[in-house]
Amino acid sequence: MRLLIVEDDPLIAGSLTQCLAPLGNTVEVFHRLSEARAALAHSQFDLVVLDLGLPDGSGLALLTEIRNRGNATPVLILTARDGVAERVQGLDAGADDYLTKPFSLPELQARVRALLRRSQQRTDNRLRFGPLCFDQISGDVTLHGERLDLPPRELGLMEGLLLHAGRIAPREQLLDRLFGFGEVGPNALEVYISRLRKRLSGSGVRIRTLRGLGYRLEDDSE
Amino acid sequence: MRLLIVEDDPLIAGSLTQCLAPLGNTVEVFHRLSEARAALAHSQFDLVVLDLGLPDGSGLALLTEIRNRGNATPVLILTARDGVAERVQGLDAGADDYLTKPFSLPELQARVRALLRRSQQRTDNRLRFGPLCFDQISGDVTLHGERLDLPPRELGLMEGLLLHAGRIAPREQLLDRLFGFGEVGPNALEVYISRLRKRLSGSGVRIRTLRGLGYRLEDDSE
DNA sequence: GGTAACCTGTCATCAACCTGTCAGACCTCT
DNA sequence: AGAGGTCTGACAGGTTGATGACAGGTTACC
Repeated sequence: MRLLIVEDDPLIAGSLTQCLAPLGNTVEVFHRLSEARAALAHSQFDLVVLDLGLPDGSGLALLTEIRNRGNATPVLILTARDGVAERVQGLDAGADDYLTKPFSLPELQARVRALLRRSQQRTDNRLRFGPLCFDQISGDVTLHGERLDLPPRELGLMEGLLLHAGRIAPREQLLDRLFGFGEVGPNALEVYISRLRKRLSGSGVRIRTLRGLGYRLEDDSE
Repeated sequence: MRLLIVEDDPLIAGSLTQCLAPLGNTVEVFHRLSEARAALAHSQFDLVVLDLGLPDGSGLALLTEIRNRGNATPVLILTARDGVAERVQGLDAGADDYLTKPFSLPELQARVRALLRRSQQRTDNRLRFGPLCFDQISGDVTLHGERLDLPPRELGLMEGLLLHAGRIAPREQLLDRLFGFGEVGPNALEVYISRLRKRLSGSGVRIRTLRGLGYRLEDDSE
């Protein structure tokens, strides 16, 4: 397995490496967010151990970024502060597990093993974007943890958008997905976009129109 | 629960059915490998009881087949010969448990229950949702501690809903569970949903319709 | 063996919801 | 300002689901 550790304290980084390498893993350590970002953009890891408090920003931002790109690599968060809010925030952002410092190395090992095992068995069936989560097996869509009961067409559209989360979902592709070769009026897609927007309003996520191209899921702030 | 029994001896098949059906299970019996193969390809079961010595081949072949397809349905093997080699071979092929003939019916029941429980990652034999509780051993359903005497079909439906408590119980799956391959009118399921709703009215639990998808148990407040 | 109670599945009718169209308002780029 | 593209509320039709009533069958208990 190939592990990425993002941790600025050299002492902690060292013991993490010594603790995780013996399990047959290849471990790469980065001390800054920017380095880790570059690494994650260029290559594939089986697991990321991510410290939240880094010199050049919060690990949460990086986590959100990679999840919005559709990257489902398991992420274990390390945080110095113990607090429910912090942990909820991390898990909501797409972390798979967390550990507060100080932690015992055997416990870290156990959690890493569990995450690797889990991620290998079930290729993550969930599509996420910000507070949105779509379970491709059950067909459930949740927004901030609350279920959205979407009728079939809206569900199909939501999936189409999430498959391109953070990138453009081309108009043609969405039309194909929703209506196949069925003859349908020229603005049926817009109607369903409108319906989804209504459901998402005030949620922190919105659907941006890219004129002539398609649609894109975005953070409300962008 | 929906069980598949593959057993060529009609006598044994009969007692298996009588022993496993009473708890609200739907039991389908096939006497030949080819029939069972077709059934497994076409639909979903919660457990398979598989005799190894069948007229048109060994059950081991079927077991290997379905495991190679990634089907993880629990399988309990029945074998007339008692031998370590046989049993190892079966377990290696992906069986979850085995029993050598002759066997006691209560033991079979217990093993079946254990397998079903394990496959659903539960630790006891009860399914719960809010004030609802279903005891899979006795077949009792209680609501706020009071016993509900449900007729078999309603019991089967209740179990089907409870197995997915809080999540969608897909329509197709409920139909399979209740009626198996039996021909039944197109709205029989709705009739039983309606009957259960009547019993649950005012209890704090309700059955929600997910149009085109299935049904879901919910708190009344949702 | 007979009877009553009950379970089961079908049907007809009614209600709820999803779907796609349209029209007019709105936006954005030229 | 104009044109093409987009948005959205309203609406009608169709599909799916809900429910009460009923008939046939089964079970249990005299």
